[in-house]
Amino acid sequence: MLDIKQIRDNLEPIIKQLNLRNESFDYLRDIVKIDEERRLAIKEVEDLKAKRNETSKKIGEFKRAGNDVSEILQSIEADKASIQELEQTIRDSDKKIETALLNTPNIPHKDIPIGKDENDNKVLRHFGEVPTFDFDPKAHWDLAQELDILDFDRAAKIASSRFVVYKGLGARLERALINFMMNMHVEKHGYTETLLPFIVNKESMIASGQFPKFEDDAFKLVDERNLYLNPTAEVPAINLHRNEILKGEDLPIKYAAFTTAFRQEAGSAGRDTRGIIRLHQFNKVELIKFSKPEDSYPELDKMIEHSENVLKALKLPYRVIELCSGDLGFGMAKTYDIEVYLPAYETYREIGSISNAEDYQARRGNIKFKRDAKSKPEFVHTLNGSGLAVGRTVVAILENYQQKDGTINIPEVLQPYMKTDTIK
RNA sequence: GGAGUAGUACUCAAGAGGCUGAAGAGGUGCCCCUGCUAAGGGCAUAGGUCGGGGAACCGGCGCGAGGGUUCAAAUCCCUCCUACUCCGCCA
Repeated sequence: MLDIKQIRDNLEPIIKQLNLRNESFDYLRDIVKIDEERRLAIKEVEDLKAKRNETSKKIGEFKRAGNDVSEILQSIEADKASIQELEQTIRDSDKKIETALLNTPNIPHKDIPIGKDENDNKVLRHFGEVPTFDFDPKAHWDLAQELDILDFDRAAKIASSRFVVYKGLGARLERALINFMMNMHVEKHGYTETLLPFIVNKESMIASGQFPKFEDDAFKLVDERNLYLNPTAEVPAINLHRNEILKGEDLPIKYAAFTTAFRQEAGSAGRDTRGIIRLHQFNKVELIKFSKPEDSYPELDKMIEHSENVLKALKLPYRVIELCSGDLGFGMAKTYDIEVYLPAYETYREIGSISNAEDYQARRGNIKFKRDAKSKPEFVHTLNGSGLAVGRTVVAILENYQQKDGTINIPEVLQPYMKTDTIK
C-alpha cells in the first residue's frame, strides 16, 4: 500500500511514476481531496470529543458532590448527533481511500526500464552455453511419457486438467531438487528454514498484495473462514511478521520456504496446456527477506545471486532480465526474472522472479522495526525471490540433459540425492 | 464436533460505569549504600497510532478484535478471534 501522506505531498510525481505502468492513476487526485475533507472532519470530531470528555468528567464530580447535572447534560446534547454524523463521514472517507489504495500498485523504482510489456524488458546477462544436439531435442512431455515419469491422464482423473502425477525417478527428481535447493539456501546462503501453512487467510492475501485485485487467481476454500490455498510461499512468509515490530539488530531476517503453490491460472486458459510449465499445483522454494530500507537493494542483489547459484550448480543455461515498468508485478518496485533455456521451446522461459517490494507489503501488513529501543518504528522493506520453481527446473533438466536415446543425464550435484546418474 | 475457562502494559496480576491510561509485584534502566559480591534503599519505566502545530506541545483512540448502550465503558450487551482444560473423532 502506498502512504497517503506521501501521495498528499508528492501527488503529481507519484501519478507520473505510476502511470509508467501503462494504466491511469489520475484518480489519486480525487483521493487526496477526500483525504483533505477527512482530516477536517477528524479535527472537528476530535475537538467535540475533547469537550465531551471534559464535560463527562465534570458530571462525575457533580454527581459525587450530589449536585444537579441536568443543565450540563443539556449543554452537550447537540454534540452527540454531530459526533455520530462526523464519524460516519470519516468512516466513509476511510473506506474510499482504503479501497483506492489497496487497488493501487507499488511505485516503480525510478531506475527501471520504461516500457509497455515484456518485449521492453532488459536482458542483463547470460550464463551457460545453449546446448546443441545432433538430434531433434524432444519436449519434456514426450520425454516424460517415454520414461513413464509423468502422468497427465491419471492426474486429470484424480483432479482435473493442469495437474500432474510424478512417478518413479520423476517423483524422485522433484523431491531431490527441493532438498538440494533448500540445503543450498540454508547451508550456503544462511537462510532460516521454514515450513509454512499451505492455507492462508484473507488478511494474509491482502497484506502480501494478492488481494483485492487478484482474487480470481486464488483457490478459495468452501468454508466460512475466508481461507485460500497458498499461491506462493511469499504469502505465508511475508505474513510471519504481520503486525509486528522487529528489532533493528535482527535485520535482515532471511527465510527459505518450500511450499506447494496453487493457482487458478484464470487468465491463462489455452496457454502452455502441454507439460508441466503451467499447472494448478506446483512446488517452489522461495526466499524471503525483511530488511532495513537502506539495505534492501544490496540485499536484492544478493538474493538474485542466491537464485542464480541454483542454476549454476545444476549447469543450466539461463539469462537474467530486468522487468520494465509495464511488466512489473503489482506490489513490486523492482523485479528481476531468471529465465532458463528450454531446447524444445527454443527460447528462455521464466523459472524464477526476484523482487523488492520496498515498504509496500510492510505497510499493508503493518510490519515495522525499531533501530534501537528508543527510536520510532519504521516500515521494513520486504523482498522475495524464487529459489527456484521446482517443476520448471524439472522441465529444464529433462530438456537440457536429454540424450539421443531419450534418457536423461542427472546433473552431478543431484546424483547423491537421486542415487543414480541417469533416468532411463 | 460437544462442554467449560480465560485474554489488561516486557512478565505476572488487581479491577462491581465516573476519583483508572489503569493498583500491586516481578523484570529492566539510572542512582545511593556498603572494600568487592550478595542483600538493602531511592527514582524511572505504555507502547503504538491518528489529527493539529515550525517546534516545544496539545488533543483523539487504546485493557484480544469489531460493533452497540450511555453525558461517560477495562467494567454492561452483541459478533468474531485466540489460548487452555475435559469429552468425542482422527494422521
